[in-house]
Amino acid sequence: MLIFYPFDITYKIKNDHAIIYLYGKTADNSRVCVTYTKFQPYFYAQTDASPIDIKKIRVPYAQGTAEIVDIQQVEKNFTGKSVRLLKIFTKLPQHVPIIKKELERSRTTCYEADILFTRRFLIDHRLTPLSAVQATGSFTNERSKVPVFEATELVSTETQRQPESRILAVDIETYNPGKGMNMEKYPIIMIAFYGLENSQPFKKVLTWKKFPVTNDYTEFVQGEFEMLQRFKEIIDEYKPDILTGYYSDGFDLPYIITRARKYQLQLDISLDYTVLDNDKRDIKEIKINGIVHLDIFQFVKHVIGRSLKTGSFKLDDVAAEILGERKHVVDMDALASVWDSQSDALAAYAEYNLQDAKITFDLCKKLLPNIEELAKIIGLPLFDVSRMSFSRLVESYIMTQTSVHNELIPNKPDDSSMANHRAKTYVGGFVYQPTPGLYENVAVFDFRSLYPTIIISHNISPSSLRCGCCNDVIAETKDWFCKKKKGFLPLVLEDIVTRRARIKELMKAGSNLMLESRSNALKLLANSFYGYLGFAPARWYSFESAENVTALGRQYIQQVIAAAQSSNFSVIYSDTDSIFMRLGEKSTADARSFVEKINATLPGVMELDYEGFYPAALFVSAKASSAGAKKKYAMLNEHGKLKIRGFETVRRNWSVVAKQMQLRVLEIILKEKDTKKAVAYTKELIRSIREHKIPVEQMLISTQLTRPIESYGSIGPHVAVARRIVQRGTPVPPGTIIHFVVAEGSGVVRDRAFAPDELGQRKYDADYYINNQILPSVDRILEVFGVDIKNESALHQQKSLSAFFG
DNA sequence: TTTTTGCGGGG
DNA sequence: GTGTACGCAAAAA
Repeated sequence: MLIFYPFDITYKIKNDHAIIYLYGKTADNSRVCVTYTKFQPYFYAQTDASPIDIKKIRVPYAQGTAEIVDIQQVEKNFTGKSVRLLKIFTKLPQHVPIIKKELERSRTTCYEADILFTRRFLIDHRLTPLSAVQATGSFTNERSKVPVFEATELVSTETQRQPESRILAVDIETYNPGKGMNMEKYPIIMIAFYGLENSQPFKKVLTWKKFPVTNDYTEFVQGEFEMLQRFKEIIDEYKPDILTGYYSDGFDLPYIITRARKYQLQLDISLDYTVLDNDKRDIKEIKINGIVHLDIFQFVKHVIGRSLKTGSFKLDDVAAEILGERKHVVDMDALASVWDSQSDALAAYAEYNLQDAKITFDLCKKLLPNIEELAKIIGLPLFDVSRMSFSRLVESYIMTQTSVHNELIPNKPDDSSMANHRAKTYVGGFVYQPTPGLYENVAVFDFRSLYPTIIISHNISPSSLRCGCCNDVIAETKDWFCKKKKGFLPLVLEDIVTRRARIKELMKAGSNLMLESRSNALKLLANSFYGYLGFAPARWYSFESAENVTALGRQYIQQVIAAAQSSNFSVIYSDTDSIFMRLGEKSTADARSFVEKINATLPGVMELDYEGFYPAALFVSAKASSAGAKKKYAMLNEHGKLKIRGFETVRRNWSVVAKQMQLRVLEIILKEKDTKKAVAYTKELIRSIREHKIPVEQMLISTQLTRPIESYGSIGPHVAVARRIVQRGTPVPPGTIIHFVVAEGSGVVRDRAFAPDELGQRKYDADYYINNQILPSVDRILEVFGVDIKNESALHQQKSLSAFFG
């Protein structure tokens, strides 16, 4: 008997039979491989044909003949109804699509024929990666880098202490003269590793030219071939559970594989000696049997990217935000020539290489708890969850729950259904447009998890839609959902919410990283549910469900608005799930009791939260309209902090002086409620700019080049500056941020834009900055108070601020 | 204007 | 591996 924690799974065909291979660790931290031979591939068919006739089907194909080994009759739930199906077992996994295609030639619909064999195994045996599994059986002498245990029985068991994973990060530097990459032509010149060995950092940089170093981690080898051999050895010796890289699916590992093939070097780092091979598809995923290859870039892009402030997923930007640590700065364009001249400067590149491996390691370590908890909840290996988008994570979770509820998994929509799904649109959240103005004593309410709670409380799902037993019609859509029998999807979502509530309770008693990560993973799944229903390629796509979720959302928010108004609160603004209202004569206690009153009327788990009280709030008008702008406001909370949404204060392509000024004007208005002071401040700043008293650093405007410099048709100021930088011999690749100042003179702006070091004795163009940076950043704010800052003569006509408080 | 292509990440 | 991203911006039609 053996208890182990699986983290990787694959299967192999031996003697015309599929064998499952589970790789994992035992509680005492040793690596093990557990095999299982008794799992048979299958799918479902809905057909009038007799099982006896079907069982005779034989389909020859390139590698043999596809055969059916057994057929069972089963019943499953499908969109609220019970359906009779044949469960068809085939000899090998690859026979499933072949037999399925044959059956579909004769009025037969097949289901679950595209569920991968290893996933099917995990779902059916209720085995969860990283959770303890008890195996009965014995060790064999199969050739492998870790002991192989052949199991006759596998049962998931009470989780003990999950062993910690050994992580090794890898990063390569390549010889790359000119532009573009060429893996076939140019060699790898350095490979860096970063790990942890007995709580000490494990550092190593391999390279094949000698240069003086002051560190002990650089190892010099004969040439690229020897370096690749050492790469293999180091991985075999370090014995990582997780091999991590940044874009290693698309760059580092394909590069290493391509170079190894050139030397006919067998890259057999897999625990079963399988030689690594390039993925030939568009979507590269490099799998190493027995070692989890985690490409951190994939997880960042698919899962946490949306919650990051940085729009760029470059290693430098992501590490800066998540770790507060950056890449080293070296001139990458010069690497090839430095390498050719064997310069001492190569030492700096070795340090750069190691730093990349280090921050990749740190990112992996930091994000691993989140990936592990997702893997445990969804029941898929780390390799898979780390590469999945939100919708696929939700879908995989729902798929694991089908076996609990005896539900049949719907097929993926075909191309034409998907096109139909995409073509249909429905109305989104309700927005109550604000009237521009400064408001005092504002209370903000919001619905806690509005869409998930609507789905649960109203039983929104395809199987409960327009049932035969109920008739509680949703006013706007004339649809209804069953009140008696809970649908499969709302049950699954309710379970997620309940599990998260339990974890929140545990966290009150004592929080830890695992509970936090688990709570985050469940929150992510719950919040993705509504989006999944309206996602065109979703198996459980349901236009009516998605449409009715937003319809009910609008209905509830409008009910709250109406109730607030009849209780003499005046509503200022509302967007989808939040309501902003002026207290007027009422107190915050009145606001809280209003929330209680509303909650007494809400069904199921729906709940309105009292989000907070704000002594002052400013709403400005939208461009070219007197109506208030959506999602653009500034508020002052009770602790004197500003909450700013939608203003330009954070945008890069505004000068520091304009951003600071906008922030200061908002502060004066919200904290001191003194429009005259704000106007005076603005005029004073304009005067300082006119007199060139503001340092030029504050005048820098930063714009990112999004394309190669040659490809720009219209030459903006940043392009003009970039062109001159190129002329001086420094390449300016796409993504470079160009800083420039607009100087005095005649002609178009682009002829007067200069990089800071080109500026010399030139002065910045005060009028340009006043008209294009200062005034646009404050005129919409001051306009609220009747101040036309663009027309100075109008400054005398300003109303007193008190006129704006009711 | 609509449709098609190509990029991101990596050196 | 019982499979074939995705969402957007720029270029082309």
